[in-house]
Amino acid sequence: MGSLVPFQDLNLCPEPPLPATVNISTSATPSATINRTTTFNFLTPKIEPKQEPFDEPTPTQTIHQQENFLFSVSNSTPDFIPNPETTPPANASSSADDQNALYSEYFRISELFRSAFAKRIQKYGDVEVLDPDSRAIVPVPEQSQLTPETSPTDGSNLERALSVVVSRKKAGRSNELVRVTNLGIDDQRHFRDLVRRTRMMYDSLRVLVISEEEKRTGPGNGRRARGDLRAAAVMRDRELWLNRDKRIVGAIPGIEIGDVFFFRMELCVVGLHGQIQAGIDTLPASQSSSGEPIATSIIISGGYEDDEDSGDSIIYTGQGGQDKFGKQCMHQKLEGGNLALERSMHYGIEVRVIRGFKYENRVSGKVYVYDGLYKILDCWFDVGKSGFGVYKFRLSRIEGQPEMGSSIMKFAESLRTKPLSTRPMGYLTLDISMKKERVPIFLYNDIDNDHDPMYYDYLVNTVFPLNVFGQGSNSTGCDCVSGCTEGCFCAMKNGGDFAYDYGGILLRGKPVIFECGNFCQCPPSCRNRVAQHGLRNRLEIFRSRETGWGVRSLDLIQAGAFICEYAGVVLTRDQAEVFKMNGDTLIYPNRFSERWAEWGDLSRIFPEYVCPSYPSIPPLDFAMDVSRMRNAACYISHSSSPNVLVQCVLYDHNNLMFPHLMLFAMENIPPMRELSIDYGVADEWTGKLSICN
DNA sequence: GGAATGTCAGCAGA
DNA sequence: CTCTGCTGACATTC
Repeated sequence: MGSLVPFQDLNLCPEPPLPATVNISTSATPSATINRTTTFNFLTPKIEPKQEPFDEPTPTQTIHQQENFLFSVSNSTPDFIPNPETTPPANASSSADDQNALYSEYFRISELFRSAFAKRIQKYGDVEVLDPDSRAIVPVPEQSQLTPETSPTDGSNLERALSVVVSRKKAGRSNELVRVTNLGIDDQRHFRDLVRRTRMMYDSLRVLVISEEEKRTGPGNGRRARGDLRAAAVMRDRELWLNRDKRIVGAIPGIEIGDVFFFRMELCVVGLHGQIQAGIDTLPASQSSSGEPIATSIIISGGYEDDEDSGDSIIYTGQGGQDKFGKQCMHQKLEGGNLALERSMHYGIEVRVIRGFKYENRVSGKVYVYDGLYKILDCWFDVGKSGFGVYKFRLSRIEGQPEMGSSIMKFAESLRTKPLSTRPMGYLTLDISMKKERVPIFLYNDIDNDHDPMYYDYLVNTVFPLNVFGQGSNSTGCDCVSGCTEGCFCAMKNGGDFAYDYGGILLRGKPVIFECGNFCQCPPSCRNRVAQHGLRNRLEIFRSRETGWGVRSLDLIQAGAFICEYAGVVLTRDQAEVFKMNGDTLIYPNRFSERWAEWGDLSRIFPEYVCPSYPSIPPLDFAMDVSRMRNAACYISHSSSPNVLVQCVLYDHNNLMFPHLMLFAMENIPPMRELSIDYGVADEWTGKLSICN
């Protein structure tokens, strides 16, 4: 049976619903309640008891044709499509004329649809209605069932926390179709922060699942747990997925064009795309008040041979008709996602486009980049490369959006390999570190004649006073000749667990991290040596109109990855007094906001979670002079919503008074996006502001 | 030896 | 309940 209801039964509202205004609390935690007013444009046509018939075309004629059309397209054995069992799929000339005739019929019917709906379609775009019960964010769930007296790192409890209640009541997705508009600056910051914290939690859980599994089986033994799936399941169980109570058309609050994701599940968790495998996300027909499915987002990731992607315009192949190996083996049908895209085209509803592609050294898996909103311009039935019928959709990127993330990534890739031919003007040097770092650091200015960073000596690591290294009394290390293992001496120094996973990703922020060092027997490849290896990502110091000098990466930086040290010459309190009188600019590390505490914060999963206080260090009581020697870090801009955190690390000495200040990514940072640190209290000595301006 | 292909467990949504 | 879907990790092959 056809997937569309006859058109006189469509529950489309004859008039837009009346506007109303309500305050919607979008605060994530009850303790920090901030009421915000957010406007939702409701796109779901409301069911009205009485339906006015359409004016044109005449109902009888249209219904008749529509039914024919639907039966012929959506039946399992459509009569206009050659049966692959009996008819050779390719070059089937005998049926080509039939197909052509049916295509024409399809277009003719489509045009009738279009004109019939035209008036009502126009109304959808600018309706402003607020629902008193609406919330853009799922409420904070009840406290979980965990017993509060045990520690989260206790094995059995952890297992329980990470397990998912099998008989859980599934909280389905909402059927309310809305478009979020009128977000003020505060709202944007709020949602951005919410998304960031949600993603941080997802990532922390994901690596926790994997590292727990490796603890049990040992590294490299057995198949690794699907941390991506488990983390999502745990969060879904606790209702921590975002945007489940709304089907959002258009942009998702808090998600920017160019944001990068490593897992399909992560897209579900933030509500960008709600299907874990399917490429077309829809409000299904059964939940739509018009009885028609509506598409809200698509993923284009090269899985269909008939796709043509040229960036701003896409020819997207519908779903279905493939065997389990991804080969087209039968004709596609106008149902499910395909019908939804066609309906979205009719209603002028834009779709989010996410591109998935293999990137760099990621062996398996892809990266997914949110590339913004597209309009569906056209839809037709075509014979694909394998000779089977496929639905094709022509999409065009809506104007006025920031540049596509995927094209920025391509641009950054060519900058890495051939910077001068990609961008002939503006480079002041192709390595400001003069080969002192493992990878070159570009200096780029296409704005003015400022060459300032050229005039400083490049400092790779912080310089400490000689007496910091002590007399060797603190020189203790492990005996792990083949690399550190669970429970070794250095693990115990860090409170029993290593701070990094096997890929060098920071698992959980701590007051200080003891990496293995000169006094350890382990090799340089030890998992407990990360920040000491220095820069890995190719950075670029660039001139910006907004922030003076800034820093960005040409590589994609994974959340939790080490970036670089905040280097300078350490001055004791007494020395700092003298330098200050000379008018030199100093960094006071104790003013950095303690963002490390947010990293790996699982208090919403483990109620008994407390911020790590061990290993503890005394308050930082030194200053750093960067007025003569510095590295890239001191060009990083300030932000109260930063993407980089400062983590204290010790490795070449054990003096707790003088740790290295190491910078780690707080989120996946796409190439060419500016790095930022929370420099803390804005006063006369606040970091970069006083240095570079 | 790196890219391509195969296999297998996995799970949410419809 | 069953089925489908532009996964992701790893083993194997080319």
